[in-house]
Amino acid sequence: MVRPPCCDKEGVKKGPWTPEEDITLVSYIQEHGPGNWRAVPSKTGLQRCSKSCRLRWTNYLRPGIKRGNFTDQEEKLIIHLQALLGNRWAAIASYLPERTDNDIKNYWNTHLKKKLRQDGSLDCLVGSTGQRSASKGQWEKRLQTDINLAKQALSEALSFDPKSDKLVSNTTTTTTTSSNGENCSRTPTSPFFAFTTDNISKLLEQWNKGSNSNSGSSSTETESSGSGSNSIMSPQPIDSVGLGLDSCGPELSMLAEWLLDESVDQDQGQFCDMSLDFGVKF
DNA sequence: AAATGGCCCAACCGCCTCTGT
DNA sequence: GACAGAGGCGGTTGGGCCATT
Repeated sequence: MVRPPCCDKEGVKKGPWTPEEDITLVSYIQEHGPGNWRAVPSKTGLQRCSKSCRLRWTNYLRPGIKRGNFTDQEEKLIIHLQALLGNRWAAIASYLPERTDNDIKNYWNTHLKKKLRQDGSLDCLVGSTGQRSASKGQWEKRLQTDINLAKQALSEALSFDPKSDKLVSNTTTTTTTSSNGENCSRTPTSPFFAFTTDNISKLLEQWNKGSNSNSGSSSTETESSGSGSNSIMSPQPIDSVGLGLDSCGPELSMLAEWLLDESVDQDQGQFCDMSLDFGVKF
């Protein structure tokens, strides 16, 4: 039953991705859509294993990823969901479409764990395998329904439209404005790869800053200003995938709203009741 | 200004689940 | 139903960055 690691082959590169690799991967996915990761290394010529490609896409290059500080609301949501779901980061991430499971996991491990431990509430939140709440059935149903909705929306948002030869996001109904005005502007018509372009432009800039003391590299600016990525991707403001599940605006999912209605401070006891050891299957 | 320690995050590893044959 | 391969997930780690001494 012991299978050799998929990245065992010789010639498979490891370590940080270069901007060139990013561009190659993004270009391929823009053309073929995400999926069939097995074929990606051979089709693109990338010296990476399929897993590495998928991870790079989902955790970094995927459009709509918000980086930087977590808002209070996001933080609360994560704390609530962690109490409900345990360390199911992917499930938690489905409520924060702009955040990756890896980001949430990192944020939990580096910030929230510490914070909650200081508050003295971590033991309650994490350690409990205790009693189940009487209302378990009720919230579990809501949770299940909402997770399904979130997943459906996400898969629709990432669906590939062969006619337009583009990845399609259903942003048409999304006009969310941020409650705090931070990183939450919505541009429903912005291209799907805008964020990626922005990312890569920044990457290129940084990379060249670090390495171009010898090269005259005016090409850097040309590329980062969009002519290189041009028709595929244009340097537009960051947009989310438009799920209507905005983590920092008013359009939270039903469950998110429901969760955030509760005060974290108030409901530690409830957390204990609700936390963990439910066999919620998705 | 240099050394050191701690923090953060991208990426890897290995196991589990899902899907096709 | 059994098996194999691919994808997905969570835990962990290594290296770079930053603050402190």
